[in-house]
Amino acid sequence: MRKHLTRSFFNRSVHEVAPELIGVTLLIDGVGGRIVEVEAYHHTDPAAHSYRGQTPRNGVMFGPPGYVYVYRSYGIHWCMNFVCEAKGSASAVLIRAIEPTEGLPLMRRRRGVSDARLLCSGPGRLCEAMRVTAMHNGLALDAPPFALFARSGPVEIVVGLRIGITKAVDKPWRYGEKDSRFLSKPFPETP
DNA sequence: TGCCCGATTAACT
DNA sequence: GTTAATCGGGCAA
Repeated sequence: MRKHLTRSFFNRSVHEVAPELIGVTLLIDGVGGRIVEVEAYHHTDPAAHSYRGQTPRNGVMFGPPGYVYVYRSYGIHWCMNFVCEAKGSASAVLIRAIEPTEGLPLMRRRRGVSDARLLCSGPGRLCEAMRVTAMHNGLALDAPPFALFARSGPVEIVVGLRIGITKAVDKPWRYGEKDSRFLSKPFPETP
């Protein structure tokens, strides 16, 4: 039987939690798969939404850990984060890619594509496939419709620079599963 | 009040 | 490789 993760899993440094999320299974209403790519955002980080203080949009980031922060990206897409660290530290992990394992027919229909590699490989794509919207903002991660399950075995993790940002671009706070075919972008070779 | 721009994606050339 | 789509947050005035 798979082991459920609880909110306490997130009550640690965002830089500790982020790599440990790789290989964790995330389901929403039974649909989803293994997390294979994330990025960490800390409140002292100029690229973080919380950097300039609390606003109506980022309010959930300033709440307790183990909750979901959803925001609209480019006025078009939704992006999903998991809040970390103690209440008020305003740090979160952006979920960037998932390897689909549960509910593929539903995700194909929602996304309008058949290639499994295009279902959840990107923060906007996975929210469309799992139907994440503003109504999920502020929900707890250890209660329905969410379910998180611990890794079932060891995972090889690679680290790199975050994608799509213009501030603090030098921080190596992107984490992924080595050689996964479901990353939003490959990690640069590390020979 | 107005203006700029973004933790993106898909469809172009 | 380049660009349109599309809109609310954040900041200047």
